[in-house]
Amino acid sequence: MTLPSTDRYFPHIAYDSVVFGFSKGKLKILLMEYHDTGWFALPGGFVRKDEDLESAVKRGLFERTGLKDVYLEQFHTFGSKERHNPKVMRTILEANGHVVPEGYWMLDRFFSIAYYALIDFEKVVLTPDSLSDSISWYEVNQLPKLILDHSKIVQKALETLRSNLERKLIGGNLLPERFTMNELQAVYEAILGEKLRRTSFQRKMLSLDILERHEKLFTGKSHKAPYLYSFKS
Amino acid sequence: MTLPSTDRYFPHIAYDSVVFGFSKGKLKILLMEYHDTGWFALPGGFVRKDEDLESAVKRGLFERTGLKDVYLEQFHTFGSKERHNPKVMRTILEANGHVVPEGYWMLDRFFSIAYYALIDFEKVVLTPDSLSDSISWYEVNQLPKLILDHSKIVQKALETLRSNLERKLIGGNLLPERFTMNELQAVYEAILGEKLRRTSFQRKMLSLDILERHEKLFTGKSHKAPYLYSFKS
DNA sequence: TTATTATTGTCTCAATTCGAAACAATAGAA
DNA sequence: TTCTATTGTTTCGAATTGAGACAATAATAA
Repeated sequence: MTLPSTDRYFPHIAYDSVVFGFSKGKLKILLMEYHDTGWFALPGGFVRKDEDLESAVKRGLFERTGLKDVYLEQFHTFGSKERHNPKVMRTILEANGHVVPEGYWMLDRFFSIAYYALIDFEKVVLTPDSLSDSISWYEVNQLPKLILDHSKIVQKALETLRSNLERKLIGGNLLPERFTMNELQAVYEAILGEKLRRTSFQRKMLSLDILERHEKLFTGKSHKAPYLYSFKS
Repeated sequence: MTLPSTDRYFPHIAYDSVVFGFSKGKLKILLMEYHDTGWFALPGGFVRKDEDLESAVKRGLFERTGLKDVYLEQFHTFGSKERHNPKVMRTILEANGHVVPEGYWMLDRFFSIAYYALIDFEKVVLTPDSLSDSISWYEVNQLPKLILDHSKIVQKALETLRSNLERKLIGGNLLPERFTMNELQAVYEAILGEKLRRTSFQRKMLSLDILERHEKLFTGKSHKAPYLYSFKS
């Protein structure tokens, strides 16, 4: 493996993705762990000189998760001086056996355009990139220490997701095609970080006229079976 | 005047500002008209290698308007391939008497980080940059044709401003320190593009407990004088 | 001085929404 | 058949909002 050269990618420009998933009642995001450093980071990458910014982000997302057609939203671009720390990138590259020349472009200061994605947890097939041991899920409120300003990026992603939740009805993107009202409520509660009233939530969702009701789901439990719903298309 | 060299600025990275002002009941933004081209564009600029992104935007805003401490919000980064059109920048530079070498950095593809600003119309002192004949106010719903994707940038700024208006109570930034309830309502109406109910608006604003009531404003008109208000600090 | 006019600030009443709880339905277990 | 746990629906009062009426008042006209 040789280091990528600057001919192919824009210098100073990167993206980071905060990929949200939902499982076992918890909101989670994807983190990568770099080889031999114990360091965690958001999945991200660079933009090729012949592609759109958004295409680059989608390409990276596909490489890590195997998913296309993902709910994706740009939420902020991080461009402060303090986020520049060439030692971090140098250490990561050297831990991978690279010889990093002085002035190598990946050590430069970067402006990172951050996106968040909402995906169906069950559908992903995770693949680490060449610099990482692993990519896996972490609960948003139990994250390990992250490199650079990545914790700040996650924080801002969460804030944006919360404030967009009501306005854009995006909660369903974290669930499979069909789901129960309880599961939908659990998604909302995990994102907002607070319990919601069951009856009010149900009434609200139904009155919005965005759900389609399907057959009941019989779980074998000894109580009334809930309906399955999907979002109207 | 010589062309700026790339040593000082980041290549491929620019910012654009949508500066909103309010006057005579209309919502307006600042546009610059380039020398000898008849072309209009948003005020923008480049980021110096030794400054924060936000500092660069504030510096540019100060140079054009004479204002510091402005309400400023980043809302989107534009990074599609289609926005790259080197002929436009070449023409602008050449119309200013520059000799533009092949491969000059300002002709490259740029990622533009867009901000909107809310300012007190009465406070600005406008100063065009060296490439422009003028910088002046244009009604948002009567804009001339803009270069590149600047119309799209304005559109997105307006959408963001609208959706932030209620959540962040930012309307007051377009008014002087003290204002009447009617003026505040006019700001809201101009931004939202719709008439609001006078009594509901007043009740809502007062119930939010964010306004301080001051002395009355006697305009000489033969009717009850309105109170002046300011935002609580 | 007194009526008039235009606009502002407040109040009223009905419609709607929302929180909180009760009630009814029901799938499986006892 | 009864019981338990959970779901879907309804009810009731509180809070919010839309629409309008009403009262207050600064300057002008009579």
